[in-house]
Amino acid sequence: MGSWRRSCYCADVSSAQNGQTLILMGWVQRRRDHGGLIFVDLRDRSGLVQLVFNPEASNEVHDKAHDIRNEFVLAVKGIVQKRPEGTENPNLKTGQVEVAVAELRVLNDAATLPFMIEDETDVAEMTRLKYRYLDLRRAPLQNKLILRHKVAMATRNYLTENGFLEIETPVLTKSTPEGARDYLVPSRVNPGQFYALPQSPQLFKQILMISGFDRYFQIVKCFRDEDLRADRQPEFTQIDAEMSFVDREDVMKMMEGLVVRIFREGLGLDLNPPFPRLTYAEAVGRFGVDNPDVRFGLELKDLTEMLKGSGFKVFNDAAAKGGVIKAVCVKGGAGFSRKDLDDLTEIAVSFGAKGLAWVKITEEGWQSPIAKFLTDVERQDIATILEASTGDLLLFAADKPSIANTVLGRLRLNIGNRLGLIPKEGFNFVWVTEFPMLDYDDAEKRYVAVHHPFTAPMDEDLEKLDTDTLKVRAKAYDLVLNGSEIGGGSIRIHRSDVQAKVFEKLGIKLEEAQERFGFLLEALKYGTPPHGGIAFGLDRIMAIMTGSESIRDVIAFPKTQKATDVMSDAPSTVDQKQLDEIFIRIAVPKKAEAPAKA
RNA sequence: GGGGCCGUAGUUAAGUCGGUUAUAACGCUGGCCUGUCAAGCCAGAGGGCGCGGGUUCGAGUCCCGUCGGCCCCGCCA
Repeated sequence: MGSWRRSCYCADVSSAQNGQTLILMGWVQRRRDHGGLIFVDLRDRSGLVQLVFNPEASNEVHDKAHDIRNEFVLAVKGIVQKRPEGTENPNLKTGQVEVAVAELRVLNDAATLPFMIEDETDVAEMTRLKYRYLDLRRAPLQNKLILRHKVAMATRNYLTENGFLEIETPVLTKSTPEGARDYLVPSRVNPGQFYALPQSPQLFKQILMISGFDRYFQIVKCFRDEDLRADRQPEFTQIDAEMSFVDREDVMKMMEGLVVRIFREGLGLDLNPPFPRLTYAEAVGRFGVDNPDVRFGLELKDLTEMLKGSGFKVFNDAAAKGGVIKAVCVKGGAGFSRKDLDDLTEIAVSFGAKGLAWVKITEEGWQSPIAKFLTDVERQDIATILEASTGDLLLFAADKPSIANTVLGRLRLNIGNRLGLIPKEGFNFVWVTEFPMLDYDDAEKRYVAVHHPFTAPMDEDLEKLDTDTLKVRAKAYDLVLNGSEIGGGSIRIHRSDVQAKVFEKLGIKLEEAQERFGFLLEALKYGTPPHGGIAFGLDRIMAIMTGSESIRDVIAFPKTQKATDVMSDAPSTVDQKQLDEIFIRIAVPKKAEAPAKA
């Protein structure tokens, strides 16, 4: 490009510069060769501007333009001119003008691309990921990453203005037994020992509170070696924050302010806090899940009291075993086909139900495999509670509460989608509070922390820790956006005796607690302020803000479902020498052995 | 660990009940063309059907296995 320096971005060219000579640089979006005139759309991250090569102006430049191909990198010097009347392009920001090229420098050529750089694409995601640098040339992806930057800046600005300090925490940390599977990193200097990549900076941010930093935040990578989903990557980014001398209300209020700021600076939208709240019990009771999508109805109703003595054995047995009988009413759902009902049954079974009882209320009465087990009075009562009328479909789940709620909660979402009940536009926030502190893991036969082991119990529930363990509620809160959990946090335990007690309830022996979390227990002794915080999943927030199906679309270099990077081909085998240095011997069973890469 | 969907030119897809030389569009190459912007018109090149095995006179089509992608259950404090 020699001494040339560009005057502005492509999309910044406007009629205000009419007659001026500009230098532009960018990629060739498309060449339209009329034999005489040649048009080239020049693209950079700002957008497009049309270049014109006219043989009457310069034969030499026009000849050079003939060899231009898609994605060549060009530098041009030319004069901004208004397009001739009738040739303006209203679809382009720069559509009123064009640049008549006087000098052309081809900075680089480009091989024929595996796919076109276009806003709309139906190229397989695998191909797009392999050539991620090309996929990232597409405006939709560029815009998503630009918005992500704006959100990060809004976060830094807001939290900084509110006295938070951005402090880095280690990436090579200590493995802890609770929670997700750790990514491990061998220590060459300490043979046979391993670091773990952080699942979150949880312990470090608490330690920073103990150190007196008072308010901390970080936009930070976290790592969890678990199976992937559309909204889960093995490495993901959290907006992580912690505050001292606060209770739940203080944290939630501060973070509502953050979310408001993010949406204002990111999308120009004004949210109106405070966001509505549901307790965990309400959320699960009415919506079946702890991340309720409250944008539509179809709420769950409890029929246990009413039907526990009914003539239907499935209902009776469930109730007798301490389970619940719940139902939803699908307005107008009586038109569902046999196949629809089979689909719904399949979903119910996949979430642990033994089957799905349904009733169609038709002009001819109750059409249902279970109708014959219910009396007229019972039918009347069910219809009243479910506010059901002719043309509706009723779906029942009778099981232990966790299964009945999950099944109906998932059916609710499926049906909401199926019937188009969920508004496509808009951002609906809800806090979910008062989570149970502990859950019982049947497989491991022990209590596990619902949030994490450092979450404080609610003061009034503290004494129930031994007597009514599962009833103890935590000072925890999740923020749910359009039915996705986008953040969660809690007030932490700040007393070492309470922390030790919780470890005990979790079945972590004193020695193990000392071994794994000893530094925290020790630190808690030396004057720990009451503190609490939250972490937001930045990727999930960005996916919802940009209307993306998967968080892969808001991550520059995401991984596939098998946790590989198809562009760089990570992970891969390493030299024996590298293994020797860290004292690692490979013992992969034959079947799981990595196949030779082609 | 399990369930579902999908692998055919560079890309996106079609390919019937197994049957000649595997189609199309876009892209690509060449030519024509001075107001296009998904430019247009004409001509052309390009794959042996993810991979391996099997059945068959014959397999892109059937069977078995395997690899990969996506969605989901489990898992993810």
